[in-house]
Amino acid sequence: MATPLHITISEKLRHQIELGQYQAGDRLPSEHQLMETFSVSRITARQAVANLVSQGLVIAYRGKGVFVTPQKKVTYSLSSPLVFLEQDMTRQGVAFSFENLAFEVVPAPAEVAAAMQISQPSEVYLQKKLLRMDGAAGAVDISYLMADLGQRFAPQLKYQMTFPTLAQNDIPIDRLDGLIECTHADYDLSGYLEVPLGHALMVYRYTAYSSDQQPVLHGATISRADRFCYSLSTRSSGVT
Amino acid sequence: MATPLHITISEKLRHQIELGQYQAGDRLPSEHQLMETFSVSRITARQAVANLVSQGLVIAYRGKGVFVTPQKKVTYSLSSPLVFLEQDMTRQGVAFSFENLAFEVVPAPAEVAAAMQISQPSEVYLQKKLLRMDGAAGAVDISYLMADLGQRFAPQLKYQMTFPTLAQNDIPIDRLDGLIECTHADYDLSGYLEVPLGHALMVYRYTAYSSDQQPVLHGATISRADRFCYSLSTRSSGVT
DNA sequence: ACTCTTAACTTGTTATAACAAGTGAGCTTA
DNA sequence: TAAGCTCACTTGTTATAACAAGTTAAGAGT
Repeated sequence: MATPLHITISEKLRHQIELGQYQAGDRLPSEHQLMETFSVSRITARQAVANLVSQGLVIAYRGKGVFVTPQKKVTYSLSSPLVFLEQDMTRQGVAFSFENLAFEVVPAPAEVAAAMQISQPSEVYLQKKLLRMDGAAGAVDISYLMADLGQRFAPQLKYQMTFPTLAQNDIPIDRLDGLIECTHADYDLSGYLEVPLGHALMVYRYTAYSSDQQPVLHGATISRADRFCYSLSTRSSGVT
Repeated sequence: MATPLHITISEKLRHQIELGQYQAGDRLPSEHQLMETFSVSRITARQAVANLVSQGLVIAYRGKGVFVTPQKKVTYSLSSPLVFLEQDMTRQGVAFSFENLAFEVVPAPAEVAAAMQISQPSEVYLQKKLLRMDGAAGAVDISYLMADLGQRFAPQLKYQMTFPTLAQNDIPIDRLDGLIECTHADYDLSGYLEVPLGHALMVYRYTAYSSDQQPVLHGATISRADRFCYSLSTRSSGVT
């Protein structure tokens, strides 16, 4: 099995929580019970629970157990085919924020490489974010980011994008806070894909320039939301 | 020892990083080296590194090692004795965001209980946040929050506070996104303390009311920033 | 009835051990 | 010289074990 056991277990638990099998305030099975249920060691069971804790789905109390945190459903309508999730939600009175769950370098999955039109095998950044709406864990966003991997470290910076295809006036916005820094980036919505289970997949390519007009990034980003707790409008929609 | 070993080790490493002993891009000692240096098992060494990873200070690459992420110094001036950090920074063109690192229930430390004027022993919420400025990990904020602990679970919501002591017009702002929900909260700056090493400690008390005018929280919050990467102005200053 | 103690159960910490998987330097081989 | 392989080193995963520390309920004692 390529995927670690603790991932498999935490995903099963996460699924059960989403199905309502465990509701807010309910106690999850104890580590000992998980050990027997999945026939794993306590370390693996602990790691599975830790995954859920880091995602804000549960809180662990020593001596008592692990309990499901309250989730919140947010109804939200999109203002444009492009998803300015944070701006739109804020404008509609929903407090939007996100937390970085993981940022790593991984080999590009086939579908990602195809969407990005890059040669396989190649490496991409993988960023997982926990989206919060009104403070409640709303969705886990998974973004693949193609970038120059010559420099080894994640540039924890910012960038501004403009959207020439959208309007007569380019719309500069701050996006993907904490990922890439540059003063300008050409934006091109190269594709939009639907994936199973109502998940949305958005692809866009861009070129980013540094402050001295040097192109520093020829890249593409593909985003997909895993756990939708907000409803999408009738127009075309992506995420993040 | 009350504090776990892995905390002690990760704090030492964090200190060394802040001193510049390990700079951006540098490789941290390997797990094996940490084992020998601190005479601990690999689990403890791993846990110490994991703490730093979750704080965004380092990134681990399998087969290569653990590397320090680039940090960013931000110069920032406060607009008022109260610290509307997010608003002020945003206004000055600094992208401000934070990530929740931990949210737990702990017994109130003596200084916290004293500042909050609550009877000891008592429990308080402890929230640790990673503050990001322009996406770079800027500071770790530690907040103690006194609240009604009858309900066991962290209410991951939002609230609005007004500041009657500040101006003729109450200033409603969204603060502590993701912590408490209510429509109104009386605010009272009950004290301001300086702590060693240039760290700021701010205490305030408030009463929060739910939408049906029921008081749901009689509490106090004490905040302290651990890692200052931004400079404070000459006026009195707190954080978060 | 009430208080205290105990026992069972929970998560947190730590140790030892082994294997898997990815990286990179150095050596071997063609 | 250049390609390929091997080996040492790295982090990731998993198992077994033990103790610490906090919670809760049952039971003993007053």
